[in-house]
Amino acid sequence: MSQYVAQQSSLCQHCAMSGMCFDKSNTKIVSKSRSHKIFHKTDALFRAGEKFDAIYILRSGSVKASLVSGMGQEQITGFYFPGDLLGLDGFETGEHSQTLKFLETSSVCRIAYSELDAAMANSSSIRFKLLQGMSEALNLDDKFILNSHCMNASQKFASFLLNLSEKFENRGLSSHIFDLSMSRVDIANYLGMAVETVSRQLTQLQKEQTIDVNKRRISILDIQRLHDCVNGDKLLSNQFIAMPKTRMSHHAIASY
Amino acid sequence: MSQYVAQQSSLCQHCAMSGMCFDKSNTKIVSKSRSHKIFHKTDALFRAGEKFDAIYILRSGSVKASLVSGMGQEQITGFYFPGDLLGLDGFETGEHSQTLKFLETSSVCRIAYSELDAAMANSSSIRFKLLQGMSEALNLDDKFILNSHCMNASQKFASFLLNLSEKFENRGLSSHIFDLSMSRVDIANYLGMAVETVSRQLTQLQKEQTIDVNKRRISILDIQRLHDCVNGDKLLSNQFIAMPKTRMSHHAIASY
DNA sequence: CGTTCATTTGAACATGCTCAATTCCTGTGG
DNA sequence: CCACAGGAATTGAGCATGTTCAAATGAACG
Repeated sequence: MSQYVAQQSSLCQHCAMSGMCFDKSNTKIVSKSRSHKIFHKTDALFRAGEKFDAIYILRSGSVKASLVSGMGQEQITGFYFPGDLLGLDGFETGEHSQTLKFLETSSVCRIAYSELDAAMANSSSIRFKLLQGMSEALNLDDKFILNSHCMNASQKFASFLLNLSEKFENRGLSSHIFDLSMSRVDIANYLGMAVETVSRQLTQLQKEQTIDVNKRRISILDIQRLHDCVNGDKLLSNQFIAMPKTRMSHHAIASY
Repeated sequence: MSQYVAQQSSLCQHCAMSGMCFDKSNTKIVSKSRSHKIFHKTDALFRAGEKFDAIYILRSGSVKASLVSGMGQEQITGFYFPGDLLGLDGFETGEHSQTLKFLETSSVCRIAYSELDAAMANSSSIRFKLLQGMSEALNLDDKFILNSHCMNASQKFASFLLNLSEKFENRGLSSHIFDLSMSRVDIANYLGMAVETVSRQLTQLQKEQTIDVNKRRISILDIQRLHDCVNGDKLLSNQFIAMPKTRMSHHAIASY
């Protein structure tokens, strides 16, 4: 029996849907083999408008999800990492509304909708896991909207780095040294700012010795400083200072 | 039997989960009675941090959903209208992450999670409807992020009005005359701009005879004009004019 | 009525965008 | 291996949008 355990690849350890592949005791593979597939940088898992018939779990690598506006503007709505669920946008209309492009060589695990539906019929925990995954995606989006509206450029950028750091840590990777799989343009697009602004944030943080930047490799030197940035303490001591009447604006805090 | 049909209140006609209350033929109530409840303006359906044990369907009235940032900033993430699913944020952690406040006297239909789970176990169509509802919420958020990042103030505001108009139309109400149940401050917060900017957008559109504003009552006089605004044609004729190299920015178009 | 809150309006200023030019990589082919 | 081309990233300077601040007006409610 132990050889079956071995088949629970390390790639599966953070999978949201591991319950579909392993029984509760996690000692045995219970269901059909999943269909795994490798993709390369710039490949698309699917594009907006394509038929939806499966969800996917990212096993390795990274992906960006994007939308195009009526005017042809692309907007990146998220970056995804191993263990994340992909394709949840497709349930609404039966067509995907997003386009998912790989940022590096990656592998995904495909779960056909028919298979998913059958699993949901049988297992309350599978039902819950999927709802949980979708709820998480929803809450992430909402937090992102909050940040988009309440933060200025440096706050948003610091928040972005900390989010990445946390994601890597949760996946057992280094939280303070990591490579960005996305370009500066992608980051700018995602955060809703100009590329030039992203670049300036990087150089600024490097000058301050908060991070070290080498090409796409980021080393976080002072994580507390990043947290302070998020809170808007660009130049303040760590002492509490009475805030001005807090309006909704991005600039309320930055004006110090 | 016809008296049972009568119990399918007109409030239920747009309900996303109507499948839980009526069988396929829609001629007979099949399940336990739902628990309906009336709320008043400023009441909260639930607050961030409260235990999640049910989802809700708005039967009448309107609600705003909001999040609070670490710094106490409130961010409205959405407005909801009859037929909309509420409480989907709670699956992630078992606690609500949002706060839902009523904007006017409203009624909701409560579906306990246990009941929902049982219904999902039995019915593929219920499973699908719920996933569809969550997927729709997700896509809405993503489109909103796109708009937030790609549009300037007047585009965002015109888009907001058109979205409302469409929502009212889908619910059988007038698409060109309606009352805003939310304050200017709420609108500003939602759209990520200052109240003053919202006010200026309103007066601007009124001056142009695009809409008529009377307190919270909006009359859309020229809906095509609003669509044009969304597309950034603030001052242009309807002829196509070569756009400048389209960068991501809000101001790319507005600079005409 | 008078207090309070919501909304509007005006004027100045700041953040972050646009534009333009340069530097730095990467990969490709001679 | 080096030169070159094309893309990615950086840097500087001016400017526009939309915010901030201040004040006035209007509506609502006791």
